[in-house]
Amino acid sequence: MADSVTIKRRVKIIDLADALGLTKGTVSRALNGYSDISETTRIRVRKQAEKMGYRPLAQAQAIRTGRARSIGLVLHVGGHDSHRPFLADFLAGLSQTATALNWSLTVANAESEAEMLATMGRLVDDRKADGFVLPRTQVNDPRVALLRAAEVPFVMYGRTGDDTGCAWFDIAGEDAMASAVARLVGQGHGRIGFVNGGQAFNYSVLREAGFCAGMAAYGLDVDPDLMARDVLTRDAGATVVREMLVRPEPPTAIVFAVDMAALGAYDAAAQLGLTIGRDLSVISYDGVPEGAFMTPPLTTFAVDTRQAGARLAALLMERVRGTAPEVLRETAPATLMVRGSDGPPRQTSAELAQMMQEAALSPHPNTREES
Amino acid sequence: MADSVTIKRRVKIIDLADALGLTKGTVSRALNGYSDISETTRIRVRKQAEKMGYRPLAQAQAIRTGRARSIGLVLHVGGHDSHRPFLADFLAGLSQTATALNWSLTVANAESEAEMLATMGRLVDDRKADGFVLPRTQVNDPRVALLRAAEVPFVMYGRTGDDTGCAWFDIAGEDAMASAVARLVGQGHGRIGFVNGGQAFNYSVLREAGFCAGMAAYGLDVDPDLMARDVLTRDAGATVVREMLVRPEPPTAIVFAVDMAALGAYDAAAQLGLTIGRDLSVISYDGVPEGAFMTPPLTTFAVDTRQAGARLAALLMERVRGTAPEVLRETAPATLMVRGSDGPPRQTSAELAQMMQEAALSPHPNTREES
DNA sequence: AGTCTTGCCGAAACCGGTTTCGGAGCGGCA
DNA sequence: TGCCGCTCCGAAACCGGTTTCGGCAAGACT
Repeated sequence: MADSVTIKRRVKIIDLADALGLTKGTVSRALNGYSDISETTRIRVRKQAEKMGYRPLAQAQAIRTGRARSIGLVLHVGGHDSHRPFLADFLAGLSQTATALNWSLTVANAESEAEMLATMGRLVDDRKADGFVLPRTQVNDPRVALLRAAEVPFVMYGRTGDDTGCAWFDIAGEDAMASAVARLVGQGHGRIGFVNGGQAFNYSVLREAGFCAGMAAYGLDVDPDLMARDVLTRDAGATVVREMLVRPEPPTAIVFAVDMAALGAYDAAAQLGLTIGRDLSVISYDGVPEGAFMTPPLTTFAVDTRQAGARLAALLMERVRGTAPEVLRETAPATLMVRGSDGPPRQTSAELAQMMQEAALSPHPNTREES
Repeated sequence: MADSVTIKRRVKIIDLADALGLTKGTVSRALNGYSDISETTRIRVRKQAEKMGYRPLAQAQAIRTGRARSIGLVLHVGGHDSHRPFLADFLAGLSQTATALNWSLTVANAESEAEMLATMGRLVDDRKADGFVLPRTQVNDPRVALLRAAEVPFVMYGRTGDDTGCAWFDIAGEDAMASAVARLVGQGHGRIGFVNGGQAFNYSVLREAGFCAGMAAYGLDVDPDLMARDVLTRDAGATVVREMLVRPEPPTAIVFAVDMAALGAYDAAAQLGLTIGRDLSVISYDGVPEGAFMTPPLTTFAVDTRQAGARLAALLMERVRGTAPEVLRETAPATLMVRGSDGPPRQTSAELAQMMQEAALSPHPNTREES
């Protein structure tokens, strides 16, 4: 009773074998699905293992099998940090399903891309990772090339340019963008802008395609003047929106590929004396927590990052087990958080242009001070 | 050349032994500092190991020694999430120094406190972690009790109520709070409020003590009316600041223990028609990125989270190696980011009270709409 | 009835290290 | 010269599993 904590000794395979009157070799084969074990024995072994709470020591297995039952994740901290707020959820998802199957999650970091590849190499050399989850997939991802060449299993969070031999999980951002357009059109918008994220990342390609598809579905053509790219920060978003709004035919609505950029729309609107959700509708994507605190709160497509982590872990384990990458591909939809930043346009694009012109003559007092 | 990637076979201890004309047992003892190896041989072995790039396979060592050269981190995602923005940096710090010494970082997650303890138990049972880094130290931390009882090495990020047998790294938040007071007094403030974070966490105790010490150093007494606790969100911060400002003797400056709460001060100030940095000075603590984007930008004590992770990893490895916890205790200072949210008071507390009273009769139009 | 499969399991080698044990070689001492 | 003790290393067991190999018994086939 009192010392129940210290006494709990690990039950090892030999204990199991003794209890069953078998040899450890037989028990091992029974547990690992070898065909030279009778079904009767296999079941008997399984039950006893369950009963005695036997969990094979991953380390010991690893030295013979080469597989450590561990999923690897290498973070790139030096670079863009847009996914940081979701990291905890992502890790939780990964680790949760990994743990459930008695796998573990090993994380490392790298400053540069070259270092990342080296780090991944070391992890698999040292058998600390059987495969990798690759977040933030790029259009042309060097990690993919390396891992493919080295025949190390991996699963991408996001699709990439050349999918061959790749397993992935992704959120259907393109669908989200298309339905954002549909929603805006339904509200009566006709001039709709699009602010995209980093073009190096594959999600941008998809979201832009989705936006264009959505526009095409309603016979609207996309005006290059109302299209921006590589906008990743709040400040950059503000700048780009300001530029769009002072054009001859300003948009009454803007779709953003990235929430952080969408936050900038609030700054630009305030500066120009416009009200978000009335004068300018905004629909965005990501579901960052800050969006809910804006006035009005940001309408955005939220991503279940934890779920993504969970699925990625499951897919990677399958991949390591040998399942073909082609069947390990999934997408999940983003869910629209209907909030206050979109609605029927208070005025047409022409009226908005008129308003902007008048304001240009007598600037609105609420101008944000630049340092 | 072309196949240099695939050819790189791990050099194992037997390769080393063969090259040296020794047995693997001898080589192992030489490398691990056994006393029955001549100094000559030891050096010869070390050099050859270096030359051949020998790295022992942690897994193989673990099955005999019981130590896997892995540091464990269990995240509690269900609970408060104030440390999320820093998670990436924290992980980077941990993993970086771990990697440098050929250790690895294993992370897991838990929904509840009970599950966390169970998870840690499993990790050490399965030899996937030799010890743990404990973030978000509580005043009375159940993890400490468990790990102490189970004799599992651990290092806390933050101090705790009962330090005996504990190793820790911490930021000297108490010093930061004290010097915040000193700075404000130097600017001419006399009525200074304090908004603290979660009382369950030990940092709150320390920061409050630091604030009080700072006040005492200038002969100022702390008014319970200007003191709030358990304020962790922006909304809660706004509420609490509003309450303080409508008191008969409102503060001209407020020190915050947590940035997220300090952001609420901006909302409250806007609502009451006050200007942060002029009517109300604010100094806070954490260094969250959002602070830099406020108007005026938030003056705050920034924490080098990455450095914290790095030191914690180093301390834990020492601890696992057997070093006494008493000598594994470090603090580092937070660094003040001087920005725009503090300065000499535009008016006295009495004048401010007067202003509030007048405003109460004719509310400022800039009132934030509540949903 | 004799041989050939086939199913099923035990025995032993193996993975890459660590640790224990024993003994060879050498100098010191009586 | 003989014994003792010390230094230093080889041999072998060990850690907790997996995998190969070989053989026994029962049923299938001529």
